[in-house]
Amino acid sequence: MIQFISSLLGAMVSSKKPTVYDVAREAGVSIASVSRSLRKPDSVRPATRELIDQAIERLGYVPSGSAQSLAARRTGVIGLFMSNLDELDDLSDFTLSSVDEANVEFDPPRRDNHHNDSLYFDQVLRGCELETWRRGLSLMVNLGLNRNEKGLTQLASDMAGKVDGLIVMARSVPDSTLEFLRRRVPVVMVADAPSDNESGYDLVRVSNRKGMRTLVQHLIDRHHIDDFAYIAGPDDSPDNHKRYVGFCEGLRSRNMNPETVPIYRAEFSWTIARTITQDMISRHKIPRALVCANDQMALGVCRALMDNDIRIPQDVIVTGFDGIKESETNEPRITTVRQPMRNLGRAAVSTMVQRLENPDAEPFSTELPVTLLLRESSEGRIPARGGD
Amino acid sequence: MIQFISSLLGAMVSSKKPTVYDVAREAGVSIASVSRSLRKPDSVRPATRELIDQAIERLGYVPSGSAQSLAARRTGVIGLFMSNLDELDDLSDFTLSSVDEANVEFDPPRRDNHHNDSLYFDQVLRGCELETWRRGLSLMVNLGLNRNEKGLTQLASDMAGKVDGLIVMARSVPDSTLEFLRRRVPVVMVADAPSDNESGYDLVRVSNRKGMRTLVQHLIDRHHIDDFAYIAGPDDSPDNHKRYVGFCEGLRSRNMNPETVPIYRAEFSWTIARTITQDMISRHKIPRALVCANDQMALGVCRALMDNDIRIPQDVIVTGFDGIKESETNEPRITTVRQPMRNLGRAAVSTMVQRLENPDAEPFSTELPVTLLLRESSEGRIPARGGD
DNA sequence: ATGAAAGCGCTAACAT
DNA sequence: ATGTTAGCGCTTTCAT
Repeated sequence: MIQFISSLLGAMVSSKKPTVYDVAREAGVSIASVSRSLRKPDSVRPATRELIDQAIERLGYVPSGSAQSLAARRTGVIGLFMSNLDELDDLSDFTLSSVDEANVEFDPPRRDNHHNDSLYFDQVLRGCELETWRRGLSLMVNLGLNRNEKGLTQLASDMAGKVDGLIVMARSVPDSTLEFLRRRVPVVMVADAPSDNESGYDLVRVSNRKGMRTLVQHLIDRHHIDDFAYIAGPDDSPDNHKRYVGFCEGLRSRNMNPETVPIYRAEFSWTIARTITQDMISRHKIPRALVCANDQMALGVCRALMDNDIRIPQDVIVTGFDGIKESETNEPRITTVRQPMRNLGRAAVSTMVQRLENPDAEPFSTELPVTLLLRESSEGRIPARGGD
Repeated sequence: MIQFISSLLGAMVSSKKPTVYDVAREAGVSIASVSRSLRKPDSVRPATRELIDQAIERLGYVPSGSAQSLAARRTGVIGLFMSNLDELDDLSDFTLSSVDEANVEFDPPRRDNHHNDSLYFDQVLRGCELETWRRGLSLMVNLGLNRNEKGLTQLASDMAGKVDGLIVMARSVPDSTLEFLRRRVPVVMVADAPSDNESGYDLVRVSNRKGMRTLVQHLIDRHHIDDFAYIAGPDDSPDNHKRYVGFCEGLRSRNMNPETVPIYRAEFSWTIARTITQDMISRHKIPRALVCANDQMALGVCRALMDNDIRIPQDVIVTGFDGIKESETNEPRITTVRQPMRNLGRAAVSTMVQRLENPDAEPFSTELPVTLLLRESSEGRIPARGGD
């Protein structure tokens, strides 16, 4: 009892963290037994284990991750790297401060606030976290807030030293950096690999192409549309490109000629899409269906149409792509193709785990199915369901 | 040259990762010089550094984080722990699969989909990431998807072994676990500490109280409101409580008696708030201003009012709290108190860094100012500004 | 079932 | 300025 108290005090007073040695001494066993008791409890006699557990409890022992990783040659940590585009602000030095009153300000309406891929990242992150947790691993994130390439590379290799594998969001890191990282840890790409196809990277993505194809086929088969226009995103976006390919496939599969469909470029931008649509209206060039390469643009299109009292979908059908929140809160709600972003994350981690277990396997490549969500912007009124 | 090629091949063929020893040999120096060259480049002669850098480049050397951490007794990693409430679903085993077509489904409107604190978490996370990056640290996240206490504790101490300090979201971990963790690593609490006040935890929070007080004062001073009702959240929420305290303070500061203001409990729920409001309307008990303890409830209130053709704010003023996205997209937009969630994260990291640098300092406690956003639900029409 | 001992890859005195 | 060496706290043979 005396011993108990003194050791307890000792542990609490000394700011030093207890180690296996301390536990071993306290329990009267060797460090090997302590280690074993933790790793494979069945390999020690129950009585011994009991002794050890008590010592651990008494000392408040927590194993050192670094030491474990070093000895076991694995960290149990997976790195997630995604660059975040809209962080160009407030990199100022942050100082802690307090004021007594709340700030007050008038908050006038804005209309240019239509960029939001943070939700995309957020969902992928959550998926990674979920799967990582299910498998007893940890997740280290890096939103890649850095700008210059040199810094990014530094950052990335820093991380590479701390994890068993790196999950990298497409185009958040220069290809050269990827090639470098890859020499040290397995890399799983999300959404896209360098040079678009197999450079031997493990890859998890979503079928942009099939999604758009299915959408177009639906429009033709159910709504007998034969008068399309396509609102495209930026030329350098692989997603944009694949969606367009899917669009063409859909048309061709129904014996229609993609060449005859006008394409407008709106750079994934709400504002541009709106302007373009306004322009179409002025010039009486409005088609029966406006297929947009993403939701933001579809929302901009809707705005322009509604401002001109053009009815959706009675006069014009509008469709988007991605399934962002706003596509659901908009009036009317936008028919769109939902990407399983959460599952993208889960799949990425799963892939990484497989890779880790099987370092020499052929490159893994997974394509997750998307879901076409039929909503009012194409179908008209849909009866509600669900609580309320 | 021959040597160059052979060593390059050697490095690429052997799947083993190069270590300091390899670099030292390759560069013809000692491991100490390698280490120095990396840590404090000025402490080695430029020529030597050059030699080493080349060797590193050739070998594709990346330092082992585990070894560094073990030797240096610090990991350079900060842990972020926040439990995520709405993850009760899809914990199923995730299997990689592919299908050829996109799924298609009708997506009927829902109205019960008004919970969303994930944005809250998301912003705090981003703040942490930002600050953590600025300081050259890494961030390990744990969304605490686990449910049972035992598992949570296990999870948490796992993490504790891998980080220099732990940032914990209020109430995402049982108090007992906190006390345990604390014995091993510094803990910074976000939003609230156990037993509400100083148990000696470092603390970063937001001034709920002042925010609500300022809001009420504004309503009285500018809109001459003397007929309030208060829609409260759950009794066990510290935030809810503090907001109510602020509400009372605001009234008293203008010589009004909080006792005379009816309180309705709506559990932070959109649906309940709406029902309650509907009820008020039926019974002709509608006050001049409805102050809600959060935005969700304010949105529910708005719905009920509008369904009954009651004008906002001409007939009834409605206010929320938090500044969630929906408060801005709603029609009318909701006057609310915005919490600086992003800065909460930054402040948490800053606090942690200070703590790490100064282990024996008194507990740090920071209260971040909030901002009262005046919008249409209280002010009526506000001229727009900004692009479009 | 348990213990002894040899690393794991690095940092940080301490020498030189 | 550079090299030598002793750990850091654990895992993992290899004995016993």
